Amino acid sequence: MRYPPEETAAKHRRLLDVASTMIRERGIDGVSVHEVMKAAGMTHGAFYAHFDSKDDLASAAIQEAMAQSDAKVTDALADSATAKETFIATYLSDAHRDHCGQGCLMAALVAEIGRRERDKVALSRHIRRRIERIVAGFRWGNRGPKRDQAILMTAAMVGALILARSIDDRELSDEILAATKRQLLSD
Amino acid sequence: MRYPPEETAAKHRRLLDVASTMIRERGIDGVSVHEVMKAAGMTHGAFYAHFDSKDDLASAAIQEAMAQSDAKVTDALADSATAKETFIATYLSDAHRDHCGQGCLMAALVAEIGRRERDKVALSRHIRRRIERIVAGFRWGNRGPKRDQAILMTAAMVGALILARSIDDRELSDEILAATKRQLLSD
DNA sequence: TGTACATCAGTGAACGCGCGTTCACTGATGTAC
DNA sequence: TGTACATCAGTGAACGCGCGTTCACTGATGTAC
Repeated sequence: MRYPPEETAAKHRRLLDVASTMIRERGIDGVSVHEVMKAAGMTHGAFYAHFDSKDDLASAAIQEAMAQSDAKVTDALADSATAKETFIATYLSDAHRDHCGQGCLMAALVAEIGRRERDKVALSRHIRRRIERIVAGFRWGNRGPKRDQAILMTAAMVGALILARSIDDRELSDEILAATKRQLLSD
Repeated sequence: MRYPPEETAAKHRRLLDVASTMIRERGIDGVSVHEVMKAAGMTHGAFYAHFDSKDDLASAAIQEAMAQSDAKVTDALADSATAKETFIATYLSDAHRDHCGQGCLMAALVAEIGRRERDKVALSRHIRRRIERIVAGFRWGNRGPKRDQAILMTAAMVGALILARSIDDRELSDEILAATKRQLLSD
């Protein structure tokens, strides 16, 4: 059956959105085409009217998640006075730990993307750009080069979030987030 | 055909060793039973004489990798004078980035283990123990509580290594390792 | 404006492949007597 | 010490399931005249 173009476009966007969430939650291999279509309220056969392959969907969903992350950085940089504090606190919040489907792409999928030749380049660009924007947009102390500080901050945030997420011990998980926050903000 | 017990035990150890390497390199889902057996020089049918299931092998291989990591921490703590410096430099070295099959379990598999109910508890214990040993074994500056410093250091090391590994840009990858090293050592 | 036809997103059955797992079989090792 | 039998790691064919993908079909929308 044929559908109005807006409806088709809306379904396409919905698929991307659902996929980028599910993939961040369970990994690319952990999500089947069937599940994505079901979550979007369609049957699996229609999938190939929207994407060439599952691999295609994965790449598109990754792009989507990168764009979301970029937008969050833009928001954070807008209010330059409290920018860094808010950015760090939001990133290392309980909410971000507990809802990785909506969260940072790097924290959710670095390892898996690192094994995908197809998306490695885009990920590198994403990370480089993110570091550059953070260096330029935040205020830094005098503990070494700004860029070094920005890299440490990024590495620590990603590492702390990943560790906090994979731990089955609420207390330690909370402590990792809190301690990293305290250290990164103590300049 | 029946084999001498030592031979069987040696093959079992070899399977564990091969699996723990391959799994760290490609993820649990990224390695098939057939591939593990082939890499160990056997055919896939013999697998079930050694392990109950692929899941069992994965858990055993994870335990194995944790034991290796623990041993490395023990080595690092032995020479208390230069302990922290050497530990950080080794962890954030080119060699560790380029050979994740022999390297840190957390950096290679946190995300995937975090989704395995079966191994989450062991991973939590591993991380807690690691932090405690680092707090007690290394010298710390006066930038906040020792434990906070140890957690930041762990998060930054894991995060930096994971980022450096998944980046398709040697220069940026090197810089992430180097900058994190500089920052962690500048007390 | 009305009619005839092409288009194409969506459905659900079906296909093929890879993977985890099972199984009948082999034959050297270990054990019972 | 020698013989007969049980054991069990290993082989490779086979099974079953899930997954990515294809396909014949549907029917409302868009287009040509």
